[in-house]
Amino acid sequence: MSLRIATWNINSLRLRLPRLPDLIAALAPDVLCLQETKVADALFPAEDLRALGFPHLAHRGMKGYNGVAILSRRPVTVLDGFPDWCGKGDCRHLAVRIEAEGGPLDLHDFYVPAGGDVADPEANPKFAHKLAFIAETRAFFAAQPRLARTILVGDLNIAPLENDVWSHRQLRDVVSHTPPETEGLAAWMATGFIDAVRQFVPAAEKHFTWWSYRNRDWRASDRGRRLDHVWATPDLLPALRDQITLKDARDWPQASDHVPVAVTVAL
DNA sequence: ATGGTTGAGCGTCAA
Repeated sequence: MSLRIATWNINSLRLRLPRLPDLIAALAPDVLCLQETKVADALFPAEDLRALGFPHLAHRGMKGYNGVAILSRRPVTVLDGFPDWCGKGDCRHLAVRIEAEGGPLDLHDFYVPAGGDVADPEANPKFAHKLAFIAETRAFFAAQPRLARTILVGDLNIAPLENDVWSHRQLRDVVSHTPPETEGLAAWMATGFIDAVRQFVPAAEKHFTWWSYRNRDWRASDRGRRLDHVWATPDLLPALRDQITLKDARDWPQASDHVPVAVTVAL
């Protein structure tokens, strides 16, 4: 049995709902993890999503900001017992267990704070929050017994490798690629995950999942960053089959500034 | 150094 897991910062679930058939046609995901749904749970468009072939839904949303959701073709149960990261109650994490051949698979969907514009935690509370968030997640996962059969996806808002940004030199002081962020993210990953997408795309190759809205021609300037990630526990390494980064989605009508990323796991 | 664009929801704030 193979499971295709996709992640997408949808930047408003209700506005981008008409794009989901395009995503499904292109990727045929079994599970779709969303970030920045920007919809309160009471207004979650569950019926529309069930009609698209995802009967099993989990979501954690709030009005206007943040919000994560997991859409699944297979049954899921929501996992609890996780911290309210940084004590803010701001709907940035959801975890589920998916029943699969050979045992369950645990799946985490994260939306890491963007961190604002100024890369100084003293001057910018949003950047301080971002660093605190990744320190907290890192400490939490480090304290877990060794995880297995676990996938972690999401908009982690950090481009960790030199070729995860269009210019390592020019972005060294820009939020998303500063040393405290890239080192913090690497330390979090090192608590028990490997970078699933980079198993298929060599680190020497540029690879992006996000292009700013503020470019006249995003494809021509290609000033992208790889902010969206799929991590897996090392036991799943032999089960990873492919990765798809759906760059064409950046040209969809009313595109998100992030494109979907999917990984297939043979379980 | 600055500005550029989008979304939520009607002020700006967040990204």
